[in-house]
Amino acid sequence: MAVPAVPASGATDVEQAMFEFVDAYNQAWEAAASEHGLSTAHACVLGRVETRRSMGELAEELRCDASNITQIVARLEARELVHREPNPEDRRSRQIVRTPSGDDLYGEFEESFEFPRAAASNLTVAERKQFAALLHKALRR
Amino acid sequence: MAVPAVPASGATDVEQAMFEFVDAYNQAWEAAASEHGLSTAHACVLGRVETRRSMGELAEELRCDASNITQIVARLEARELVHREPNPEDRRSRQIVRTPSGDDLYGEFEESFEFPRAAASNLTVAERKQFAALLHKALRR
DNA sequence: AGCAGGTGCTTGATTCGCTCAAGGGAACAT
DNA sequence: ATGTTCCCTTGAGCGAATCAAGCACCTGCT
Repeated sequence: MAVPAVPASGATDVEQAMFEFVDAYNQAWEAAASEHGLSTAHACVLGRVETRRSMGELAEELRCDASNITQIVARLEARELVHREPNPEDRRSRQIVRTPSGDDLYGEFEESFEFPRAAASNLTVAERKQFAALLHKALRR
Repeated sequence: MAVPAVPASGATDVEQAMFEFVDAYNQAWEAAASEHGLSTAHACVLGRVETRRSMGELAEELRCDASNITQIVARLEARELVHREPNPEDRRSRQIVRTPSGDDLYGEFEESFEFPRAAASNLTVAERKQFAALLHKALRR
């Protein structure tokens, strides 16, 4: 159910454009993940463990329950994409790292997720700068 | 697991900015839905049935299996947010419509989904026009 | 040292979202 | 009317998510 929200009846042009852009981004991201046999959850986790991370850190960054991470990491580990190491400083904690084959798979995934590169390449250098500035400014609260 | 992709190591500024914007949009959308007791799937469907739609149309628009829609509509119907009517022109088909209380709930949801309005209001009128144009241009393929 | 309480993770139960396979009933084409 | 196609539903099964409970370990206090 990739489609977030149909734009409100009274939506302005910009709002409509934001929606379309976000939807396209989401769709492209999901498609790239599934092309590599990754669920969105797996791709999220795999992306974060490029540098060593604990379960708790993952749970916090991905805004979900720790037990959810346990489950996902277990599946990634079963596929040998990820490795769970003891933390010598705190024996309750586990450090998650990508295995070489996890690195490879994630690399391929990133490469096939062309959307951001393609979007940027549709713009001139000056426009890219502008676009980045506007994206940031729109976020400011 | 709202967080789509951590930006690639070699990501440029624009790409990073796109990611942040999309992430914020997604997060805001999910939060607004959950504030109103809606899952993302329910919010998607509820949003589309402002105008009468068949199950098949919903499945196509939301890019998922028809049986998934059956299930979701059943839950929405149990909450009386939606109503399933026979289609006089084709008795195999069902027409889905929001009930008045479905209209109310969706209205409140849309109101609480401030993100696009807030984003627009961070920009001047000229910037909004520019932003919309860039969003579109970035999507062109 | 010893205990109380907090932390980090796992397990189990449960729900929802999603897909696939199978099937029923209705439309349609010949 | 008969066979095919179409729309939807049902059932089975898995992944994702949450919550409640529990275990192992750390920390702070006395």
